[in-house]
Amino acid sequence: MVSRAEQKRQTRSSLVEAALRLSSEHGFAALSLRQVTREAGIAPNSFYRHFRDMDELGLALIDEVGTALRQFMREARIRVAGEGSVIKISVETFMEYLRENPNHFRLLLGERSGSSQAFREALYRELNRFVEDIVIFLQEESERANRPLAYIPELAEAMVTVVFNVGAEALDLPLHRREDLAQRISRQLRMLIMGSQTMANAQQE
Amino acid sequence: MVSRAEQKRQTRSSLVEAALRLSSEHGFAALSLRQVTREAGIAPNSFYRHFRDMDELGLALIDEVGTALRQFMREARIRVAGEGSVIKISVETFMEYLRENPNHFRLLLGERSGSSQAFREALYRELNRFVEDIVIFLQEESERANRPLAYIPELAEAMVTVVFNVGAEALDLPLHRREDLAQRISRQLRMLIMGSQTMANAQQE
DNA sequence: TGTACATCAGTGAACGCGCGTTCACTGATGTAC
DNA sequence: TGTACATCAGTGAACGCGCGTTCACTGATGTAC
Repeated sequence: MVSRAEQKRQTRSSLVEAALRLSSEHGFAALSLRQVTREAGIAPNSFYRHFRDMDELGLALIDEVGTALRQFMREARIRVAGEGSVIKISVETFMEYLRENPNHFRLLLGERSGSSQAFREALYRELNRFVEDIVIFLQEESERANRPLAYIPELAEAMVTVVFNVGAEALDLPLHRREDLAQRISRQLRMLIMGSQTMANAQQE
Repeated sequence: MVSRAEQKRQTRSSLVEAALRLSSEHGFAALSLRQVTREAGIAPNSFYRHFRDMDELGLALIDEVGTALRQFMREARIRVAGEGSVIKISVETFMEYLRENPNHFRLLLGERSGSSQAFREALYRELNRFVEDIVIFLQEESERANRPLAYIPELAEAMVTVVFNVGAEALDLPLHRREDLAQRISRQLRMLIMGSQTMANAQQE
Protein backbone atom coordinates (compact mmCIF):
# COMPACT_ATOMS: atom_id res chain seq x y z
CA MET A 1 0.00 0.00 0.00
CA VAL A 2 1.23 3.46 -0.94
CA SER A 3 0.43 6.41 1.28
CA ARG A 4 -1.94 9.00 -0.11
CA ALA A 5 0.69 11.76 0.13
CA GLU A 6 3.18 9.63 -1.80
CA GLN A 7 0.61 8.85 -4.48
CA LYS A 8 -0.15 12.55 -4.89
CA ARG A 9 3.56 13.37 -5.13
CA GLN A 10 3.91 10.85 -7.94
CA THR A 11 0.98 12.23 -9.92
CA ARG A 12 2.29 15.75 -9.54
CA SER A 13 5.67 14.62 -10.74
CA SER A 14 4.12 12.90 -13.75
CA LEU A 15 2.45 16.21 -14.68
CA VAL A 16 5.77 18.04 -14.49
CA GLU A 17 7.50 15.34 -16.54
CA ALA A 18 4.72 15.37 -19.15
CA ALA A 19 4.97 19.16 -19.49
CA LEU A 20 8.74 18.94 -19.85
CA ARG A 21 8.41 16.35 -22.60
CA LEU A 22 5.74 18.27 -24.51
CA SER A 23 7.26 21.71 -24.12
CA SER A 24 10.26 20.69 -26.22
CA GLU A 25 7.95 20.50 -29.23
CA HIS A 26 6.56 24.03 -29.52
CA GLY A 27 7.57 25.65 -26.27
CA PHE A 28 5.85 25.76 -22.92
CA ALA A 29 3.80 28.85 -23.82
CA ALA A 30 1.98 26.91 -26.55
CA LEU A 31 1.04 24.06 -24.22
CA SER A 32 -2.57 23.40 -23.14
CA LEU A 33 -3.74 22.04 -19.80
CA ARG A 34 -5.54 19.19 -21.51
CA GLN A 35 -2.48 18.19 -23.51
CA VAL A 36 -0.48 17.92 -20.31
CA THR A 37 -3.07 15.86 -18.42
CA ARG A 38 -3.52 13.60 -21.46
CA GLU A 39 0.22 12.99 -21.65
CA ALA A 40 0.34 12.37 -17.89
CA GLY A 41 -2.59 9.95 -18.12
CA ILE A 42 -5.04 11.68 -15.77
CA ALA A 43 -8.39 13.47 -16.18
CA PRO A 44 -8.19 17.17 -17.15
CA ASN A 45 -9.88 18.41 -13.99
CA SER A 46 -7.47 16.46 -11.78
CA PHE A 47 -4.89 19.04 -12.78
CA TYR A 48 -6.37 21.41 -10.21
CA ARG A 49 -5.50 19.08 -7.34
CA HIS A 50 -1.87 20.00 -8.00
CA PHE A 51 -1.65 23.41 -9.64
CA ARG A 52 -3.83 26.50 -9.75
CA ASP A 53 -3.12 26.98 -13.49
CA MET A 54 -0.49 26.43 -16.18
CA ASP A 55 1.60 29.34 -14.89
CA GLU A 56 2.07 27.57 -11.57
CA LEU A 57 3.07 24.39 -13.37
CA GLY A 58 5.60 26.47 -15.31
CA LEU A 59 7.27 27.58 -12.10
CA ALA A 60 7.47 23.97 -10.90
CA LEU A 61 9.08 23.10 -14.21
CA ILE A 62 11.78 25.71 -13.79
CA ASP A 63 12.42 24.52 -10.27
CA GLU A 64 12.82 20.95 -11.52
CA VAL A 65 15.25 21.92 -14.27
CA GLY A 66 17.24 24.26 -12.02
CA THR A 67 17.71 21.58 -9.38
CA ALA A 68 18.91 19.05 -11.96
CA LEU A 69 21.25 21.64 -13.44
CA ARG A 70 22.99 22.39 -10.15
CA GLN A 71 23.25 18.66 -9.42
CA PHE A 72 25.00 18.22 -12.77
CA MET A 73 27.26 21.15 -11.95
CA ARG A 74 28.37 19.52 -8.71
CA GLU A 75 29.24 16.30 -10.50
CA ALA A 76 31.25 18.13 -13.15
CA ARG A 77 33.19 19.91 -10.44
CA ILE A 78 34.17 16.63 -8.83
CA ARG A 79 35.39 15.30 -12.16
CA VAL A 80 37.43 18.42 -12.79
CA ALA A 81 39.05 18.20 -9.38
CA GLY A 82 40.24 14.67 -10.17
CA GLU A 83 41.60 14.94 -13.68
CA GLY A 84 43.16 17.47 -16.05
CA SER A 85 41.89 20.27 -18.33
CA VAL A 86 38.99 22.25 -16.88
CA ILE A 87 37.57 23.21 -20.25
CA LYS A 88 37.78 19.77 -21.81
CA ILE A 89 36.04 18.03 -18.93
CA SER A 90 33.41 20.74 -18.55
CA VAL A 91 32.49 20.56 -22.22
CA GLU A 92 32.40 16.76 -22.19
CA THR A 93 30.19 16.71 -19.14
CA PHE A 94 27.96 19.31 -20.70
CA MET A 95 27.54 17.38 -23.95
CA GLU A 96 26.71 14.28 -21.95
CA TYR A 97 24.09 16.12 -19.94
CA LEU A 98 22.68 17.58 -23.14
CA ARG A 99 22.29 14.10 -24.57
CA GLU A 100 20.45 12.86 -21.51
CA ASN A 101 18.30 15.91 -20.74
CA PRO A 102 17.64 17.64 -24.05
CA ASN A 103 14.36 19.09 -22.84
CA HIS A 104 16.03 20.98 -20.02
CA PHE A 105 17.95 23.15 -22.41
CA ARG A 106 14.99 23.77 -24.65
CA LEU A 107 13.25 25.14 -21.60
CA LEU A 108 16.15 27.17 -20.21
CA LEU A 109 16.86 28.76 -23.57
CA GLY A 110 13.58 28.86 -25.36
CA GLU A 111 11.31 30.35 -22.76
CA ARG A 112 13.26 33.46 -21.98
CA SER A 113 10.95 35.56 -24.08
CA GLY A 114 7.80 33.45 -24.27
CA SER A 115 5.50 32.84 -21.32
CA SER A 116 4.57 35.17 -18.49
CA GLN A 117 6.66 37.77 -16.72
CA ALA A 118 6.72 35.65 -13.53
CA PHE A 119 7.93 32.67 -15.51
CA ARG A 120 10.69 34.68 -17.14
CA GLU A 121 11.85 36.07 -13.81
CA ALA A 122 12.01 32.62 -12.24
CA LEU A 123 14.04 31.46 -15.21
CA TYR A 124 16.54 34.29 -14.83
CA ARG A 125 16.83 33.63 -11.11
CA GLU A 126 17.69 30.02 -11.88
CA LEU A 127 20.23 30.91 -14.54
CA ASN A 128 21.82 33.45 -12.20
CA ARG A 129 22.24 30.85 -9.48
CA PHE A 130 24.08 28.74 -12.02
CA VAL A 131 26.31 31.65 -13.01
CA GLU A 132 27.01 32.35 -9.33
CA ASP A 133 28.25 28.79 -8.88
CA ILE A 134 30.67 29.28 -11.75
CA VAL A 135 31.89 32.58 -10.35
CA ILE A 136 32.90 30.84 -7.13
CA PHE A 137 34.54 28.04 -9.07
CA LEU A 138 36.55 30.46 -11.20
CA GLN A 139 37.71 32.42 -8.16
CA GLU A 140 38.95 29.24 -6.50
CA GLU A 141 40.69 27.97 -9.63
CA SER A 142 42.23 31.36 -10.30
CA GLU A 143 43.77 31.53 -6.82
CA ARG A 144 44.82 27.90 -6.79
CA ALA A 145 46.72 28.20 -10.10
CA ASN A 146 47.84 31.74 -9.28
CA ARG A 147 46.49 33.02 -12.59
CA PRO A 148 44.55 36.24 -12.05
CA LEU A 149 41.29 36.72 -13.96
CA ALA A 150 39.61 40.06 -14.71
CA TYR A 151 35.86 40.66 -14.46
CA ILE A 152 35.03 37.19 -13.22
CA PRO A 153 31.23 37.76 -13.06
CA GLU A 154 31.16 38.91 -16.69
CA LEU A 155 33.42 36.01 -17.62
CA ALA A 156 31.18 33.44 -15.93
CA GLU A 157 28.08 34.90 -17.54
CA ALA A 158 29.64 34.88 -21.00
CA MET A 159 30.78 31.28 -20.52
CA VAL A 160 27.28 30.13 -19.64
CA THR A 161 25.81 32.12 -22.51
CA VAL A 162 28.19 30.64 -25.05
CA VAL A 163 27.80 27.07 -23.83
CA PHE A 164 24.01 27.19 -23.65
CA ASN A 165 23.73 28.86 -27.03
CA VAL A 166 25.68 26.18 -28.82
CA GLY A 167 23.80 23.62 -26.74
CA ALA A 168 20.51 24.82 -28.14
CA GLU A 169 21.85 24.44 -31.65
CA ALA A 170 23.08 20.92 -30.87
CA LEU A 171 19.54 19.82 -30.07
CA ASP A 172 18.56 20.00 -33.74
CA LEU A 173 21.59 17.98 -34.87
CA PRO A 174 22.01 14.20 -34.92
CA LEU A 175 24.46 12.89 -32.34
CA HIS A 176 27.32 12.25 -34.74
CA ARG A 177 27.36 15.86 -35.96
CA ARG A 178 27.85 17.30 -32.49
CA GLU A 179 31.60 16.82 -32.32
CA ASP A 180 32.46 20.04 -34.18
CA LEU A 181 30.20 21.85 -31.74
CA ALA A 182 32.23 20.60 -28.79
CA GLN A 183 35.34 22.01 -30.42
CA ARG A 184 33.64 25.31 -31.13
CA ILE A 185 32.56 25.63 -27.51
CA SER A 186 36.09 24.81 -26.34
CA ARG A 187 37.62 27.51 -28.51
CA GLN A 188 35.11 30.11 -27.43
CA LEU A 189 35.63 29.27 -23.76
CA ARG A 190 39.40 29.45 -24.18
CA MET A 191 39.03 32.83 -25.87
CA LEU A 192 37.04 34.16 -22.95
CA ILE A 193 39.44 32.83 -20.32
CA MET A 194 42.55 34.02 -22.12
CA GLY A 195 40.95 37.40 -22.69
CA SER A 196 40.14 37.69 -19.00
CA GLN A 197 43.71 36.72 -18.09
CA THR A 198 45.19 39.21 -20.55
CA MET A 199 43.00 41.95 -19.12
CA ALA A 200 44.03 41.02 -15.58
CA ASN A 201 47.71 41.20 -16.51
CA ALA A 202 47.21 44.53 -18.24
CA GLN A 203 45.52 45.92 -15.13
CA GLN A 204 48.37 44.89 -12.85
CA GLU A 205 50.96 46.80 -14.83
CA MET B 1 -6.65 55.61 -56.10
CA VAL B 2 -4.37 52.87 -54.89
CA SER B 3 -3.60 49.91 -57.10
CA ARG B 4 -4.97 46.58 -56.02
CA ALA B 5 -1.49 45.03 -55.75
CA GLU B 6 -0.34 47.90 -53.53
CA GLN B 7 -3.40 47.57 -51.33
CA LYS B 8 -2.72 43.87 -50.91
CA ARG B 9 0.90 44.51 -50.07
CA GLN B 10 -0.19 46.90 -47.33
CA THR B 11 -2.63 44.44 -45.80
CA ARG B 12 -0.02 41.71 -45.85
CA SER B 13 2.43 44.02 -44.16
CA SER B 14 -0.13 44.92 -41.48
CA LEU B 15 -0.51 41.21 -40.72
CA VAL B 16 3.24 40.81 -40.32
CA GLU B 17 3.45 43.91 -38.12
CA ALA B 18 0.54 42.74 -35.99
CA ALA B 19 2.17 39.34 -35.48
CA LEU B 20 5.45 40.98 -34.53
CA ARG B 21 3.72 43.18 -31.97
CA LEU B 22 1.73 40.32 -30.43
CA SER B 23 4.52 37.73 -30.45
CA SER B 24 6.52 39.78 -27.95
CA GLU B 25 3.88 38.98 -25.33
CA HIS B 26 3.94 35.17 -25.15
CA GLY B 27 5.99 34.17 -28.15
CA PHE B 28 4.99 33.49 -31.72
CA ALA B 29 4.17 29.83 -31.06
CA ALA B 30 1.36 30.83 -28.69
CA LEU B 31 -0.25 33.16 -31.24
CA SER B 32 -3.60 32.40 -32.91
CA LEU B 33 -4.67 33.28 -36.43
CA ARG B 34 -7.69 35.16 -35.12
CA GLN B 35 -5.60 37.20 -32.70
CA VAL B 36 -3.40 38.34 -35.56
CA THR B 37 -6.24 39.28 -37.89
CA ARG B 38 -8.02 41.11 -35.04
CA GLU B 39 -4.86 43.12 -34.31
CA ALA B 40 -4.42 43.83 -38.02
CA GLY B 41 -8.07 44.92 -38.35
CA ILE B 42 -9.24 42.44 -40.97
CA ALA B 43 -11.65 39.48 -41.03
CA PRO B 44 -10.21 36.12 -39.92
CA ASN B 45 -10.75 34.40 -43.26
CA SER B 46 -8.97 37.21 -45.13
CA PHE B 47 -5.79 35.81 -43.62
CA TYR B 48 -5.80 33.11 -46.32
CA ARG B 49 -5.47 35.68 -49.11
CA HIS B 50 -1.92 36.23 -47.85
CA PHE B 51 -0.65 33.12 -46.07
CA ARG B 52 -1.45 29.43 -46.19
CA ASP B 53 -1.21 29.15 -42.40
CA MET B 54 0.53 30.58 -39.34
CA ASP B 55 3.77 28.76 -40.18
CA GLU B 56 4.02 30.67 -43.44
CA LEU B 57 3.41 33.94 -41.63
CA GLY B 58 6.21 32.95 -39.24
CA LEU B 59 8.68 32.66 -42.11
CA ALA B 60 7.64 36.10 -43.40
CA LEU B 61 8.24 37.43 -39.89
CA ILE B 62 11.78 36.08 -39.80
CA ASP B 63 12.46 37.53 -43.21
CA GLU B 64 11.23 40.93 -42.05
CA VAL B 65 13.41 40.89 -38.94
CA GLY B 66 16.46 39.57 -40.77
CA THR B 67 16.28 42.31 -43.37
CA ALA B 68 16.00 45.01 -40.72
CA LEU B 69 18.90 43.48 -38.83
CA ARG B 70 21.28 43.56 -41.77
CA GLN B 71 20.21 47.12 -42.56
CA PHE B 72 21.12 48.10 -39.00
CA MET B 73 24.42 46.27 -39.36
CA ARG B 74 25.32 48.29 -42.45
CA GLU B 75 24.58 51.55 -40.63
CA ALA B 76 26.71 50.53 -37.67
CA ARG B 77 29.58 49.72 -39.99
CA ILE B 78 29.45 53.16 -41.54
CA ARG B 79 29.53 54.78 -38.11
CA VAL B 80 32.50 52.64 -37.09
CA ALA B 81 34.41 53.57 -40.23
CA GLY B 82 33.99 57.24 -39.38
CA GLU B 83 34.81 57.39 -35.67
CA GLY B 84 36.88 55.58 -33.06
CA SER B 85 36.43 52.46 -30.89
CA VAL B 86 34.76 49.58 -32.69
CA ILE B 87 33.33 48.04 -29.53
CA LYS B 88 31.96 51.26 -28.09
CA ILE B 89 30.16 52.27 -31.25
CA SER B 90 28.84 48.77 -31.93
CA VAL B 91 27.39 48.51 -28.44
CA GLU B 92 25.86 51.98 -28.62
CA THR B 93 24.28 51.27 -31.99
CA PHE B 94 23.01 47.97 -30.70
CA MET B 95 21.39 49.48 -27.61
CA GLU B 96 19.75 52.10 -29.81
CA TYR B 97 18.37 49.45 -32.12
CA LEU B 98 17.16 47.47 -29.14
CA ARG B 99 15.26 50.50 -27.89
CA GLU B 100 13.56 51.02 -31.25
CA ASN B 101 12.88 47.41 -32.24
CA PRO B 102 12.46 45.45 -29.01
CA ASN B 103 10.20 42.90 -30.69
CA HIS B 104 12.87 41.88 -33.15
CA PHE B 105 15.08 40.53 -30.41
CA ARG B 106 12.28 38.76 -28.66
CA LEU B 107 11.69 36.94 -31.89
CA LEU B 108 15.32 36.21 -32.73
CA LEU B 109 16.08 34.91 -29.26
CA GLY B 110 12.84 33.54 -27.99
CA GLU B 111 11.74 31.36 -30.85
CA ARG B 112 14.85 29.27 -31.22
CA SER B 113 13.24 26.38 -29.42
CA GLY B 114 9.53 27.09 -29.80
CA SER B 115 7.65 26.88 -33.09
CA SER B 116 8.13 24.45 -35.94
CA GLN B 117 11.30 22.90 -37.30
CA ALA B 118 11.03 24.96 -40.51
CA PHE B 119 10.67 28.14 -38.47
CA ARG B 120 13.71 27.29 -36.37
CA GLU B 121 15.82 26.54 -39.44
CA ALA B 122 14.88 29.83 -41.09
CA LEU B 123 15.82 31.60 -37.87
CA TYR B 124 19.25 29.96 -37.77
CA ARG B 125 19.84 30.79 -41.42
CA GLU B 126 19.12 34.43 -40.66
CA LEU B 127 21.37 34.48 -37.61
CA ASN B 128 24.16 32.82 -39.59
CA ARG B 129 23.97 35.47 -42.29
CA PHE B 130 24.43 38.04 -39.57
CA VAL B 131 27.43 36.17 -38.15
CA GLU B 132 28.90 35.92 -41.66
CA ASP B 133 28.72 39.69 -42.03
CA ILE B 134 30.67 40.06 -38.80
CA VAL B 135 33.27 37.51 -39.88
CA ILE B 136 34.02 39.62 -42.96
CA PHE B 137 34.13 42.78 -40.90
CA LEU B 138 36.57 41.23 -38.40
CA GLN B 139 38.84 39.96 -41.16
CA GLU B 140 39.01 43.42 -42.71
CA GLU B 141 39.62 45.17 -39.41
CA SER B 142 42.23 42.60 -38.40
CA GLU B 143 44.24 43.15 -41.59
CA ARG B 144 43.80 46.90 -41.56
CA ALA B 145 45.13 47.22 -38.01
CA ASN B 146 47.63 44.41 -38.52
CA ARG B 147 46.39 42.62 -35.41
CA PRO B 148 45.93 38.92 -36.17
CA LEU B 149 42.85 37.19 -34.75
CA ALA B 150 42.49 33.44 -34.18
CA TYR B 151 39.33 31.46 -34.96
CA ILE B 152 37.44 34.39 -36.43
CA PRO B 153 34.21 32.42 -37.15
CA GLU B 154 34.05 31.22 -33.55
CA LEU B 155 34.85 34.72 -32.37
CA ALA B 156 32.08 36.29 -34.46
CA GLU B 157 29.58 33.72 -33.29
CA ALA B 158 30.47 34.22 -29.64
CA MET B 159 30.20 37.99 -30.05
CA VAL B 160 26.70 37.75 -31.50
CA THR B 161 25.69 35.26 -28.83
CA VAL B 162 26.89 37.45 -26.00
CA VAL B 163 25.36 40.64 -27.37
CA PHE B 164 21.98 39.10 -28.13
CA ASN B 165 21.85 37.34 -24.79
CA VAL B 166 22.34 40.51 -22.80
CA GLY B 167 19.95 42.22 -25.22
CA ALA B 168 17.19 39.80 -24.32
CA GLU B 169 17.75 40.57 -20.66
CA ALA B 170 17.63 44.30 -21.34
CA LEU B 171 14.10 44.00 -22.71
CA ASP B 172 12.72 43.34 -19.23
CA LEU B 173 14.54 46.32 -17.72
CA PRO B 174 13.48 49.98 -17.73
CA LEU B 175 15.61 52.20 -19.95
CA HIS B 176 17.62 53.82 -17.14
CA ARG B 177 18.81 50.44 -15.84
CA ARG B 178 20.34 49.40 -19.13
CA GLU B 179 23.60 51.29 -18.74
CA ASP B 180 25.33 48.59 -16.67
CA LEU B 181 24.35 46.15 -19.38
CA ALA B 182 26.18 48.16 -22.01
CA GLN B 183 29.29 48.01 -19.85
CA ARG B 184 28.88 44.28 -19.32
CA ILE B 185 28.59 43.68 -23.06
CA SER B 186 31.66 45.81 -23.71
CA ARG B 187 33.76 43.85 -21.23
CA GLN B 188 32.64 40.53 -22.62
CA LEU B 189 33.37 41.60 -26.18
CA ARG B 190 36.79 42.87 -25.15
CA MET B 191 37.51 39.55 -23.45
CA LEU B 192 36.65 37.66 -26.62
CA ILE B 193 38.71 39.88 -28.88
CA MET B 194 41.73 39.91 -26.58
CA GLY B 195 41.48 36.15 -26.16
CA SER B 196 41.43 35.70 -29.93
CA GLN B 197 44.44 37.98 -30.29
CA THR B 198 46.36 36.17 -27.57
CA MET B 199 45.64 32.84 -29.24
CA ALA B 200 46.76 34.19 -32.61
CA ASN B 201 50.01 35.41 -31.11
CA ALA B 202 50.59 32.08 -29.38
CA GLN B 203 50.03 30.26 -32.68
CA GLN B 204 52.60 32.38 -34.52
CA GLU B 205 55.41 31.56 -32.10
C1' DT C 1 -8.49 -5.74 16.15
C1' DG C 2 -12.96 -4.03 14.26
C1' DT C 3 -16.24 -0.48 13.18
C1' DA C 4 -17.95 4.01 11.87
C1' DC C 5 -16.81 8.22 9.97
C1' DA C 6 -13.71 11.86 7.62
C1' DT C 7 -10.61 13.08 4.10
C1' DC C 8 -9.49 14.07 -0.44
C1' DA C 9 -7.02 12.51 -5.06
C1' DG C 10 -9.03 11.45 -9.00
C1' DT C 11 -13.46 11.26 -12.13
C1' DG C 12 -17.32 11.86 -15.91
C1' DA C 13 -20.32 14.98 -17.72
C1' DA C 14 -21.36 19.34 -18.98
C1' DC C 15 -20.76 24.47 -19.95
C1' DG C 16 -19.59 28.37 -22.82
C1' DC C 17 -15.78 30.16 -25.65
C1' DG C 18 -12.24 31.06 -29.08
C1' DC C 19 -10.23 28.55 -32.43
C1' DG C 20 -9.07 27.27 -37.69
C1' DT C 21 -11.39 26.65 -41.77
C1' DT C 22 -15.28 26.53 -45.46
C1' DC C 23 -18.63 28.65 -48.18
C1' DA C 24 -21.03 31.70 -51.15
C1' DC C 25 -20.93 36.64 -51.46
C1' DT C 26 -19.71 41.77 -52.55
C1' DG C 27 -17.93 45.45 -54.80
C1' DA C 28 -13.91 48.10 -56.10
C1' DT C 29 -10.09 47.68 -59.42
C1' DG C 30 -8.47 46.17 -63.83
C1' DT C 31 -9.00 44.96 -68.81
C1' DA C 32 -10.85 44.55 -73.64
C1' DC C 33 -12.95 46.71 -77.21
C1' DT D 1 -14.01 58.13 -73.51
C1' DG D 2 -17.67 54.71 -72.38
C1' DT D 3 -19.41 50.14 -71.75
C1' DA D 4 -19.45 45.29 -70.56
C1' DC D 5 -17.12 41.78 -68.33
C1' DA D 6 -13.28 39.56 -65.39
C1' DT D 7 -10.58 39.52 -61.41
C1' DC D 8 -9.89 38.93 -56.72
C1' DA D 9 -9.00 41.20 -51.83
C1' DG D 10 -11.87 41.28 -48.30
C1' DT D 11 -16.48 39.64 -45.92
C1' DG D 12 -20.33 37.49 -42.76
C1' DA D 13 -22.14 33.41 -41.34
C1' DA D 14 -21.57 28.96 -40.10
C1' DC D 15 -19.19 24.45 -38.91
C1' DG D 16 -17.10 21.23 -35.74
C1' DC D 17 -13.37 20.99 -32.30
C1' DG D 18 -10.34 21.39 -28.33
C1' DC D 19 -10.00 24.37 -24.77
C1' DG D 20 -10.27 25.83 -19.42
C1' DT D 21 -13.25 25.35 -15.79
C1' DT D 22 -17.43 23.83 -12.79
C1' DC D 23 -20.05 20.46 -10.56
C1' DA D 24 -21.51 16.64 -7.92
C1' DC D 25 -19.58 12.12 -7.46
C1' DT D 26 -16.63 7.82 -6.03
C1' DG D 27 -13.96 5.04 -3.45
C1' DA D 28 -9.48 4.11 -1.45
C1' DT D 29 -6.70 5.84 2.42
C1' DG D 30 -6.53 7.68 6.98
C1' DT D 31 -8.30 8.43 11.79
C1' DA D 32 -10.92 7.93 16.23
C1' DC D 33 -12.63 5.03 19.47
